Amino acid sequence: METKEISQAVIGRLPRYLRYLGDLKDDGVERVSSQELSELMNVTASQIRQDFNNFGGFGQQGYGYNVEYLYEEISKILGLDHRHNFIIIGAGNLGRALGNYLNFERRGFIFKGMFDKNPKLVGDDVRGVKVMSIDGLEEFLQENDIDIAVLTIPKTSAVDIVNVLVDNGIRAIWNFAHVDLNVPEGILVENVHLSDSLMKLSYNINCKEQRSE
Amino acid sequence: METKEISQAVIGRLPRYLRYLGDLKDDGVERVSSQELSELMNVTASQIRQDFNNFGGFGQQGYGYNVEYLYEEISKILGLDHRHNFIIIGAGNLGRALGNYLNFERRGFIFKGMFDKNPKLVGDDVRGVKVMSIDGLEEFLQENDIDIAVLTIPKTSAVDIVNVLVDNGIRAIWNFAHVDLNVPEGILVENVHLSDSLMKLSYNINCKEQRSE
DNA sequence: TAGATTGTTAATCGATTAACAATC
DNA sequence: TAGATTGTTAATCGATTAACAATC
Repeated sequence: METKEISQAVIGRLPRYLRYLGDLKDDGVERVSSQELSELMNVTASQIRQDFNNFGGFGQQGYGYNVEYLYEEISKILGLDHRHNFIIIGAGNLGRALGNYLNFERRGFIFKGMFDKNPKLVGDDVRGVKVMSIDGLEEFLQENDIDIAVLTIPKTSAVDIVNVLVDNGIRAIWNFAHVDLNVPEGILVENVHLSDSLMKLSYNINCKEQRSE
Repeated sequence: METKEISQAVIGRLPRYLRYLGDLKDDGVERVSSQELSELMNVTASQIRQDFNNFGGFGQQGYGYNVEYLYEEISKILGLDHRHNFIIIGAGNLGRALGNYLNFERRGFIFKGMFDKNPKLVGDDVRGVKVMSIDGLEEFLQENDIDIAVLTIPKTSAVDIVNVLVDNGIRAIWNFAHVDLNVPEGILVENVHLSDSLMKLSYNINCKEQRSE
């Protein structure tokens, strides 16, 4: 792709564009202008054009954007044309929810393994994947080509597991543990801190209540 | 609180401050300077001071910030000193994961009910809460004081349920459905789009691979 | 008092929006 | 060709960082 760095603000908006474009595609819409899309998505047309132009421009003057083509291009930018093997560490409800989420498979994210330290859970079946003991993690990583580790374990365990992951060549971690992971340069971490999100909601509830008092 | 609007960028950082302050508190640390905190958290000391000063200044020149006091103040700002009753719509793995998450309770978020349209799940027990039929949602909302509805259902159902919620006075929605909800002015929505987050990770994986090729 | 560190103003940086020439 | 709409530059806005005077 390009040499210049693209801001995470832009990247963060791409999945949403993709979602709307997918809907348009399903509705049989062939082309869309930045103006139309902006009304649909409640953002400025200017922002849409700027965002797309980070990647070299997908439109045509006087015509707009071809929905199908734009959808494919954004998919490629997001790496959804590649396969990414992932494992889930932590076979609790959250881990199971993610393992069962079929849409990930559609996007090229392949569920390859699940681990837990609780022996009672070992052997359980989650969408065709057997839960393995955490003791086998190291060996599994060495024998399989895993891109992403999903952490759905408590924060104390997370800190230890990260070392095992990093030592065995994991390059990306999708982290649901409520802690900032300490990883070496070059390892990617995407955090999903659910309670942070809930607190933000709580702030806004409170703040609205106080305003109306 | 203050009259001037505080930017969501600042609000978004508060839960992380709270987390670090909680850790410091647990470690028995009494005071912290913006400099120390900045090194711990990997942000600038300037940003920390600016952020806190949005709320009027919690520190003391020459001393720094009292950890305990700062922790309490940020808790209050985030509304964590209030109780918030919530219900979960959707008794799948994700809904169960959230229902079982005890930390929410510690923060004042009280799990009051769970609903599903699948009759097979009705009656299931999730941390002392019985799953109810979605048909009873309206009545339940009228008879109980619910602040937050958590949506862990597919996007098609989500769109319908939102109308029921809004008509029965729900003020805030924590939305895990992969769709932008259409709500009237004044209803708060906090989205957690998990696949968006995964796609962001995917982008960064890809982009790193291409750079190293 | 001297030293430390905040609160706050000013400077910088980056992201968003507006405007319009290029061009389909 | 005329109309539409992009690509792109310039202007604006907001957020982050730097600097320093105020003050504990």
